[in-house]
Amino acid sequence: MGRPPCCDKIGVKKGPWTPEEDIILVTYIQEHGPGNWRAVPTKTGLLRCSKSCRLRWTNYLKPGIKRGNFTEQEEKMIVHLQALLGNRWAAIASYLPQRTDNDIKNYWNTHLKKKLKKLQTGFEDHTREGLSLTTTQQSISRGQWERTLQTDIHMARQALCEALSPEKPNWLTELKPSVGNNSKQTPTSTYASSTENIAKLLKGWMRNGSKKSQTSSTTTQNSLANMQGADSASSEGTPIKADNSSINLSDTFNSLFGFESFASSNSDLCQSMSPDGGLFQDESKPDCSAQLPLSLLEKWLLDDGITQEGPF
DNA sequence: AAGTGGTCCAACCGCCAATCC
DNA sequence: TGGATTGGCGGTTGGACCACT
Repeated sequence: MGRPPCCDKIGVKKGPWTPEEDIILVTYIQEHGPGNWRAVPTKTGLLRCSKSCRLRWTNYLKPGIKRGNFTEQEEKMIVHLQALLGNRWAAIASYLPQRTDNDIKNYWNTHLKKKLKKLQTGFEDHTREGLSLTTTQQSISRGQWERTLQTDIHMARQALCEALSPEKPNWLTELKPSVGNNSKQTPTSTYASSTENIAKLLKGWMRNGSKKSQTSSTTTQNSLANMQGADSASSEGTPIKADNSSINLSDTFNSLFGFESFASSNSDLCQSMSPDGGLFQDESKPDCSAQLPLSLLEKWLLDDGITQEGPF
């Protein structure tokens, strides 16, 4: 006999969420806070499984989520962290507080894997061409590569030591709050900020209601996708004034989540993070098939060292 | 304009660990 | 203490969208 389903499958709705459902969920969480997901479907009347509710909240409705348009910086951080941590998306996401693990995972699977594969192909071609090199040249470049690798491993270890040390650097304590405790945010920030999300939701919904929504199954995806521009504007520090909400909590939101300041701390983090070392060696199982020769990755990642000097 | 194949992403599934009782 | 329940995570999938023919 198998494990019982997490929720009663009969009468449980599946598939894309409608704006109505989103609003119900956000309203509920606004009042009660995230957590106790089991109770959410019964308390709200949503015909959704508790898991689905939690997922919808954490991946989509939770305040402060930035969607789409990964910056080059974020991209490189993901590659870096993936090399360090493997496919531990939740852990990786904790270093990119505006991104969800699902988002990062998707981005990795759709964009970065391909990108790295491309790079790898390029590398292989390059190596084939390099067959004509003299052995001296080869040994020199390999020596350089090994030195770089050693340095990287050393830096990675150092970063790990710093991270694990009781006197963590500030950026760590600032950036790490979301590891595995998504539901443990301070109630004030979470609930207050979700007002903005629902306001955005409503705004987008109203704006797009006539455009594409024909059936009751119209999803929020459309409206939210349309809000992308506004959303990104918001995350850039230009708060959206909600049409349908008398409460404007954008400022609170920004100050509470400090995304603008994250931008700078993020670059600190990048500098602190060392490249592809053997961090978490004992527990991480990096996707080796997706790994590239370090030198190539390094080139791509560390090229950024030049551009990184500027603002995030 | 219609068909087709590829891409992207939200959501689902199943497993596991933590927590509850 | 141990079984039941819940929450979290990573892998996978389905379908909408887009580009190309």
